[in-house]
Amino acid sequence: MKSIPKYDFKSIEAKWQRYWDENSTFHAEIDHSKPKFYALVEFPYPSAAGLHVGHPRSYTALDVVARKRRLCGYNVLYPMGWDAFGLPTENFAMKNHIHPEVVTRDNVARFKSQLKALGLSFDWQREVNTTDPSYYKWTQWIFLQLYKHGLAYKKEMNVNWCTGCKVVLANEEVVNGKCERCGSEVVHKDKSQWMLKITAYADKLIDGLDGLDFIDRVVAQQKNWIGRSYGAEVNFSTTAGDTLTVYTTRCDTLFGATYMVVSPEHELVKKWLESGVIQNPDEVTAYQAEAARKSDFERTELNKDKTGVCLAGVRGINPVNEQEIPIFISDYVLASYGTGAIMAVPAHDTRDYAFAKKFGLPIVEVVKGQGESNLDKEAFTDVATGTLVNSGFITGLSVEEAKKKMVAWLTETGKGCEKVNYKLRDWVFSRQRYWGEPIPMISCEKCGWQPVPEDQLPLRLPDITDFEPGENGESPLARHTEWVNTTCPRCGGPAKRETDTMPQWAGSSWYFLRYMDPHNENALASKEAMDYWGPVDWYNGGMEHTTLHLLYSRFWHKFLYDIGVVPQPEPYAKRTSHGMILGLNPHSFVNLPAYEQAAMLKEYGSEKAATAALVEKYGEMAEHPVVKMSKSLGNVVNPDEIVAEYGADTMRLYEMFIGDFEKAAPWNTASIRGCKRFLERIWNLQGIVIDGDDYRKELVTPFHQTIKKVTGDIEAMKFNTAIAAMMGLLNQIADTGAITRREYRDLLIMLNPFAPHLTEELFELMGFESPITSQKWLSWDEAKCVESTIQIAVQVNGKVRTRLDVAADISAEDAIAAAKGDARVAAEIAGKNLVKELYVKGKLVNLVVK
RNA sequence: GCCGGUGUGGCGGAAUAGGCAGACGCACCGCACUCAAAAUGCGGCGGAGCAAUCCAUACCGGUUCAAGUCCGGUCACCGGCACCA
Repeated sequence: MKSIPKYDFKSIEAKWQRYWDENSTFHAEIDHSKPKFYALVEFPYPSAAGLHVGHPRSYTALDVVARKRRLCGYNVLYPMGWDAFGLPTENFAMKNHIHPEVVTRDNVARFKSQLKALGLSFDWQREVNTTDPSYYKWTQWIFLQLYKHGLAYKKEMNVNWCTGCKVVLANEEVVNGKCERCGSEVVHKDKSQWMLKITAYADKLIDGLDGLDFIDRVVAQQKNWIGRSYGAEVNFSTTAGDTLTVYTTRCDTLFGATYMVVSPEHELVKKWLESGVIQNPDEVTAYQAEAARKSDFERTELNKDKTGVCLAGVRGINPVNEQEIPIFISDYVLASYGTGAIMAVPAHDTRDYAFAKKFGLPIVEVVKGQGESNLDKEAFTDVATGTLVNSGFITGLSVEEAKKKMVAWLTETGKGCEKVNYKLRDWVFSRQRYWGEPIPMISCEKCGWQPVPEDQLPLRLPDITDFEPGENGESPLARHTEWVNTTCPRCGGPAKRETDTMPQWAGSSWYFLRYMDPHNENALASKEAMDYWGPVDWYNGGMEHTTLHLLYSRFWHKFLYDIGVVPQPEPYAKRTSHGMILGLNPHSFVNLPAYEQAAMLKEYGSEKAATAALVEKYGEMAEHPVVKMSKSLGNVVNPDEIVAEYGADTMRLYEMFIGDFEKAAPWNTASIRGCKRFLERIWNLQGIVIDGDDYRKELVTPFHQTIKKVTGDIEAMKFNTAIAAMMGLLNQIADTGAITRREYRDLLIMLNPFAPHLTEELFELMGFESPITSQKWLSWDEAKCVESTIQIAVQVNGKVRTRLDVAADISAEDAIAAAKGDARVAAEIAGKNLVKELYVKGKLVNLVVK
């Protein structure tokens, strides 16, 4: 055995990273001679905290796929960039008096060097940054197209208002009714906001999912979020003369409607208050005021206890039986869904039931189930088994039939129609913040809102130094009158710029298009580039982006498709998702040092009591041994330290080996050592290399099997088992005490996507055709994946009694005969009645006796 | 409440399509090497039993020659939505 130098990952990794940079190894250009493969991972928000060990899980996974696909002959585009606008940067800038642009530049530099240290095969020549004016020029351009097509509009909106920061918050910035940042109460306030009409695309966004290769949970969550429901609108006339239209999915229960409810904000209520038909206006306006003051949290948290006020002096008239029924206002009916008004059927809706019980309203049964139901206790809501009763012309029908007949009747009589509704709301697109794309609109007193002419884009952020939000929740830009005051593009008169900026979701809604042609000054990307590279073949990202980023970007892309800007209707052909990397909770009992555990057991008697004490001290979190990493728990793992101590290849391998890729997994620094050992053993194989252009006889099957396994597992994202298979192969090779050059070469190619630096170095050291990046991926021969002799199990009544070595192609008869010939088996079945004998090819023989 | 998912050794996790449960790794134990330790190599490692063998994939039941896997029910945990009519 030759003596070989130590595995010096530091110099090896630096060397190859430099080589890839200098040779632009991963730069992709349009090449029609090869099939293209566009792999995409979510670009990070470059925070001040730097890279988290969670980031590389997704990046390494698609890096493995990208590297393998390149060896398979694909022209691979694997880009990276920065989603750099956003509140944290602005807050950091305010606190430390550094311009957000500078903060962003520093953070990007740090992230970039951290990513480069991991040897990810990104095409850095296509790097994009959402805060770059040459990038946000096109974000603004897309906004203008949306505006010109009637999909962007300004509207007085009920928004979240933080009473502490005195600023408007996005829904995602409100956590349990409190401001995410300062913890103050969040209330509702009317404010004029730019909106994007994503609801116009609700159907397209649902229906478009059908042809896509998205994992099921993403599809389910998107559909759920859009929340399409099929029902009917029913027009109730009122004693005040107006028509009150309601939306219902249960028009079959119309005969059971015993009252109506409208939201406190409903415009008919305003009208009736003004005209004086309401006889208890004080009570009604008091309720309205209280509802407006309530936060979302209060509204939903108290949902068990229904409140409301009956409108005295006005009654609704049920169109099927001309019965007069009372009308209430209550905040359990939302202004923003359906028509903001409902017909209440307490017998068959749990919320209506609760309300009716509280206000002593009649409960009329119109659907009867087959089993027992008790309307004294609860509403009967089962649509599958119900039959209509007490319901005039639909009595006796099933719920489904009754719905159909009722819709027909409503349509015929003009008293209603079929109607589809969505939970999805239009997208509030304004932020009263500095660090975002300025919304390119100008307000003229004479001409109204006018778009900034496209040739004036990008509309740059003015260079200011004070980023505090204004008194009235206005953007900091509003104070900069020299920027705000401008001229109307239409009449040339004095006008003012919009001072709100776009939300962070804007820049990330189209970045994958920019990667295709990142330096284009005349279009967001050239037609040629989009024709060739689009759509993204494989997009991996976190589940937390399913309903916002993923939906928003599909919306923009579908819009761009409809106006002929992009050539494909969907942006992403395939979407997968990785599980989060978690940390150990230092406050959980099982993670305490042994001596502390012992002390606690002594003090509290049992683990359960000890945990209860820990919960008392640290909060509910103490019950969970594995939690999200957080600064406050001190369990954040810094990737830089891991790379410094173990090397990038080990880090990559561990990230892929840690567990099922789609599931969350706890980081365990101790386990990394196994991956390091594996790479060191690969390195040390140098000492036992022998000549040979083939696999040795006993390794033919293991090699073919492993190549097949690794190839399939990479595509199926089963990285952990791909690595396990290679570890198993290495164990088999090591058992022989030698490795042929051919075996070594192929082992390195297989391992290259996971450990690119080490394998490149060894390829060069061994004098193979370096670099690996110019080699071909391995193929396997199905016939050689099976050994000529195999071991089968022999069962008697399903229990294994012995194992036999037989020829792989043994016939069923011969296998069974061999099994019976075995002395132990023969003894077991002697004197018994043989009922059945089975041979499962390559697996086992089962003899059933009685 | 609704939708989706998960439950397998001390731990992370394997187990095409119903066919030998626990691959691969961590931790741990023993041995070798060493003055010693680390590193490395070899062996062991679900539970009970001297053993043959029996028990074991959250729990209860079913289908089957055969169930971690399929069916019915229960429990627990995770993620999303949540007064959406």
